[in-house]
Formats: sequence, structure tokens, C-alpha cells
Amino acid sequence: MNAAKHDVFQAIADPTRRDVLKLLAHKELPISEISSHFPISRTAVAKHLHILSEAKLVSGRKVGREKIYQLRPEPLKELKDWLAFYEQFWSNRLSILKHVVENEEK
Amino acid sequence: MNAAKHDVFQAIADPTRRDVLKLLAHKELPISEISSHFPISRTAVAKHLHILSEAKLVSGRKVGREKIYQLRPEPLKELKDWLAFYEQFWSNRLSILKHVVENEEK
DNA sequence: TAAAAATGAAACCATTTGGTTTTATGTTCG
DNA sequence: CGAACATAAAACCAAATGGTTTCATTTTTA
Repeated sequence: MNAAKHDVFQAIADPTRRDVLKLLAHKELPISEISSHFPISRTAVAKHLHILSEAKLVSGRKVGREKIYQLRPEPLKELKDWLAFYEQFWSNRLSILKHVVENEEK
Repeated sequence: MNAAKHDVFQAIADPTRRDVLKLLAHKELPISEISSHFPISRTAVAKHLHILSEAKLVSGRKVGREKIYQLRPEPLKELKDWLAFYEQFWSNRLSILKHVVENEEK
């Protein structure tokens, strides 16, 4: 749970982390408030926040003794771009047929 | 590497699996051919295919002694839907401002 | 200033993950 | 038929993951 090995794909792989993102979509929140929404320890939630932070999906700023986390959806663009490539295969019947035909040709 | 605990999010979390999907986007292929594109063992690739298969992102059919795998992009729709929710936060300046304003109100 | 609050950091743990090697099993082809 | 081919299945392994508990640090606040 340390290095820069956490990209967007890995970050959103965990359901708890996806829930955290959804929570922060409403409103920025301090760790303790975030963790109060989950059945796991505050420490565990903090670790998830670190991972999300590495992936730049959230940012945290210290305010007094609290650390306030905020959603940073920009990195999700990478996911959107990745997805876009595959959309041609389902977006309509024609492109599906096109795909089949192309495979037949080979 | 077994149960039905592999959803789309987890399936695409691994870079090798994403590469496998991209390979199959061109054309359906047997395991040995797929694994020839990677620096890991055929067995390891087969396991990745099992995981992709659990997530319904690929399907395999046996033809003679070969098992031919095919891309099944449909489950990526779940990802697209998930993403759609967050797009409001980056799609244009107005919606970003809207987000800020809504948070101020609270 | 001392206690409470909020977080950080470290040590630890069981399970999962991504890989290997080895051993079987079914299929094709000379 | 027997060898070669393609995959399947099993046993094993190190590292990563998602948790925990315990202890320390910083900031309020009564």
C-alpha cells in the first residue's frame, strides 16, 4: 500500500474505494466523517484514501487537526478514453456486424 | 483465482488483462497464440483469460484441441454507466462551477 | 495546561494475486 | 498407433491487498 503503482484502473477496482468517491462527489469531507459511513476502521479508510490520492482521484488538505478530502475526477478521463476504443463494438448493430465481417475476411 | 468475485472493475485492473482485451479486439484467438504476445507463461495467460471470462469480457469455445477466445465488450457498459455519473464534474466549466456553488451552499 | 479529538505511522496478519513448475488429458497427424 | 500439440489442473510461492491493533503527534478546547 505504498508506491506509485496505483493507477486509476487499480484505484477503482475496489468497491469501498468506489463508494468513497461517490461520497465525495456530494461534498468534501474529513477522514473521520468519511469513515463513519463504512463498517471498517478509520485506519483502513485512510489507506483507501491514500490509494485514491496516489491515483489523483482525490486530494486532501489539512485544516486544523482535520484532513479534508475532495474529489478529483480528472483522472477518470483516462478511463473514458480507454473505454471509447471498445464502444465501437457495441454502440450499434452495424458496427457489430462490421466486426464480424472483418473477422471472417481473415 | 476462482469464484465469481471478479467483476468488470477488477478484471480490467490488471494491465496484462487490458492488453489481452486489446489483442482480442482485432480478432478471436486461441490461448497459445494469445500467450505468444506476452513475456509470461501460457498458464499465466490462461488464468487471466479465466478471470476475463468470469467477468464475461471474453468467451471461449473449444475447436478441436484449441480453445478460441473472443472479445465480449458488453460488460464494459457497466463501466460506462459508472463513469457517466462523474462526467458532470469535468465535462465543462459550468458544471464545475455548479459543483463548487452547491458545496458552498451547504 | 491537560484531556479530547483527529490523524499518522508502524507492526502485524490472513487472504488474494500473479506468477511458476509439474503432471494429466484430449486431439491431430505422420 | 505413437508422438507432438494444445489445453487443463494442481501444487506451490512471493508479494500485494485489505484489514486490524497499538502507539505517537498535532490541534483544539474546557
